[in-house]
Amino acid sequence: MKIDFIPIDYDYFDFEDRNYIRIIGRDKRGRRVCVIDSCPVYLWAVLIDGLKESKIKGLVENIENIRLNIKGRHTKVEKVELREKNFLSKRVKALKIFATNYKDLHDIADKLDFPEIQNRRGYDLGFITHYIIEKKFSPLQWHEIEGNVLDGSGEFGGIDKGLQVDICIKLQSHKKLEASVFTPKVLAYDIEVDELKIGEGEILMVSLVSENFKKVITWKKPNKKLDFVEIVKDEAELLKKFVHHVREISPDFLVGYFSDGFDLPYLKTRATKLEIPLALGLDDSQPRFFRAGAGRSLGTGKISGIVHVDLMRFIQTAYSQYMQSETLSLNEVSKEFLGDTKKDFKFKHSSKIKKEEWDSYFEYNLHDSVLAYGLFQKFWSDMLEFTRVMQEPVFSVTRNGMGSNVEDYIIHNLSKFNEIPEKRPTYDEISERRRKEKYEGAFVFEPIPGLYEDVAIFDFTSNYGTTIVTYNLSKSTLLKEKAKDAHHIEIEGKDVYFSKEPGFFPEMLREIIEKRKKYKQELKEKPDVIKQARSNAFKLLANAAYGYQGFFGARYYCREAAAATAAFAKKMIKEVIEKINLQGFKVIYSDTDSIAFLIKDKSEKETLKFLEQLNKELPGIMELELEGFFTRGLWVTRRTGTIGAKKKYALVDKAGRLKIRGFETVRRDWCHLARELQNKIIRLVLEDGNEIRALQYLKGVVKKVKKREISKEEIMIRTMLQKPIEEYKAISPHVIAAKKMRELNIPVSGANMIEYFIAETREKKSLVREKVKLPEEKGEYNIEYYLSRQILPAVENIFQVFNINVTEITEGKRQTKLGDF
DNA sequence: GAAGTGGATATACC
DNA sequence: ACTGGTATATCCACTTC
Repeated sequence: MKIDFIPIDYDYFDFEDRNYIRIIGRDKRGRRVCVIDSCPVYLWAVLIDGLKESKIKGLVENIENIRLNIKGRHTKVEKVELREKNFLSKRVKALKIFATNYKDLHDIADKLDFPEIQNRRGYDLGFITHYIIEKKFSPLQWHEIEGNVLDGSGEFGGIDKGLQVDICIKLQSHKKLEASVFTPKVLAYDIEVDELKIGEGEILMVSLVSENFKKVITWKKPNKKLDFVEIVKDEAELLKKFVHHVREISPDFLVGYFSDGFDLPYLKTRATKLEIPLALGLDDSQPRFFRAGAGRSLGTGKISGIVHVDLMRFIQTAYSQYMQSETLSLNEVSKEFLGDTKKDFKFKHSSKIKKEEWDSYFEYNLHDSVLAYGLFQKFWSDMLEFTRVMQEPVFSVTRNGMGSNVEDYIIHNLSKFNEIPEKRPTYDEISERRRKEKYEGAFVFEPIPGLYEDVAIFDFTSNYGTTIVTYNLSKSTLLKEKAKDAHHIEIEGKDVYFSKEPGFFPEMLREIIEKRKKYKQELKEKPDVIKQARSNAFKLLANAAYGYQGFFGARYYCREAAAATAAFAKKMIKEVIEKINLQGFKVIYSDTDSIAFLIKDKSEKETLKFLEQLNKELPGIMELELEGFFTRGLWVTRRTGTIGAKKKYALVDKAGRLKIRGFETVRRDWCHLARELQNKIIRLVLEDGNEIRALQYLKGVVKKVKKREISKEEIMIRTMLQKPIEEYKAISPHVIAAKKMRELNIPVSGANMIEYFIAETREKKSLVREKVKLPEEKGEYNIEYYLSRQILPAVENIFQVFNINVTEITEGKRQTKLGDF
């Protein structure tokens, strides 16, 4: 049989001691297809230099005799081949040692304790990864496949029996096809409960949303007749009904928001308690949960044959750095990406919900799934492209951090370089790496505070990435000793050297950067979501590659390479700053990869011409580009002292667009009153070029504060609880607020955002935390606190630029310096 | 008990 | 634990006089 097939989910099983992969996907007609296949299993033994042929022959014979019996599984070395390979960019002779079962490779590696072998590698990739590499059968790519249909034949112990698929094929051959559209079947879900602690309360309702399908299953009664509500007898029936609908719709993706951490484990726990099998898997299996590691890190919920996607996790790694949203809450994220919000419903215990309120609860529940469904559609092209680029199953790609994504990309591209994969660091190695001191990072220019006119900004495109490529910085190119024709730079008082012989890591990164450039260009010419997603994936990869080499968990960890990257980049930007000044401009600020300078008497055209000239002088693939021209820019002092504050500035361009960095305006842990006031002041100062209107505005706000005319919403301070309350050594205001919430049984949001305000107190209290009140508590805001600790700090150093001491205004004293406005 | 300082904590920039 | 370092600012905790 021959069909077109797209692999979606990968799984594996053992049969007669051997490993088989089971891939679930679709064909062009939308039929669900299961593909079963196997591949050779092997690991690598890297031999020491200069071994004689006879020695190798003897060694091979020894290895071929290895036999193991682990947990009743018979594994043996099946054959051994001698190969010319590269290991860490060095040419080596290596033995490719084939064995029966992938799970036993580690034990075989332990048996390879021969003096002729210097490294044992390639046994820690995981069978799915190993299979994808070996057979080049990559996820979410269309393939033409050929094979035999297993028609309940009983082959592989009848693995196809009872599997909810249309066809099950034993693979014979496959080839990749041209990219074409794939529209997956998606089902979004969301639950509502009384107790937020997993499994502690009853599940009141579940909503399900798919194409032309909207449903809320509940055992509570609606007030009016709502056509999307399906009423069942009790919680047990609800769970059964949920399973029934999921199986009937049989989606490729079951999608939730924070569902790894909440919905799926909750369903599983309740199902176990009520002894209802949560048979969601295509093979009737229940979701399995994997702990990602120790501590508080999230587990993952895996359903056999259906890809469970927790959108929050993907959005966090792929998008959060570019988002406007201040939290990853479903509400904010939906507002930003869908222009839609959650429905209004104030959480309360079901015993306190009035009869007529249930309908809006059902609508609320349904709408959460509508949002999750919408977000999936919005981010689908990104998930698709990430999966294709990293070549790992969607399940992992949507959960991985950027560190793992970089590593996946490397692992799946090693064969182009004939490279044997490096191993994962051991626990001890990780501990050792983590104990190492921080190395010196980026350069930040100390600005002279002031309001400037006509500012231009240049920045390096993929700065650290292009630095790594230009100077060939990586684990495999680091030289042990001083060398003549090598890149070298001083780190911590010592010179380090990197070979000029291209290493696979920098070369891979070169390709990533080139692809990013290419797709960005194509996107510009003819935009579409796929190109956008692809361009974005390569951009993120390029940016994360530097951090990866300095990351203690990386296979290709190299502190020297990371430190050298920062050092080369620092040297480079300082040289460029010098050149810009020498040309007659004046640099006023710089941070890591960007330089802001006054163009003075020069024109924009001349500035751009100079940029071209600079680019010609840059080494390797390093490149400067214009970030923009700005009509005015504002830099202020630090709060204490007179020196210029770094990472804090505001710009306005010709179109009146503001670009504000670091100021309280952009910090979510300041109250809206202070943030909006500061934003307004910055705008007025940048638009007018003086402080007159800004000062007037400030006075108005101060007056309002004093007259208690500020709304409660405006004075709320929001801070995130970063760890369990007990672990705090310092009891700061937000910890007090969190404690109060616990006492009053107010649930802490999923994002752990704590909200409070500072109130007037009867007695005189000196500590801020003694004045903390929750939004629901009665009390008036503390005028003194909001004036001196919120408003004043937010505007003080802006007016300082104009030599105006604003303390007098906020404290209500008579102005001496300025006369009257 | 005020004043000064360092540590803990949160958040932002690139 | 799940990319890196640099920086600001607040408030508490502690020391000193």
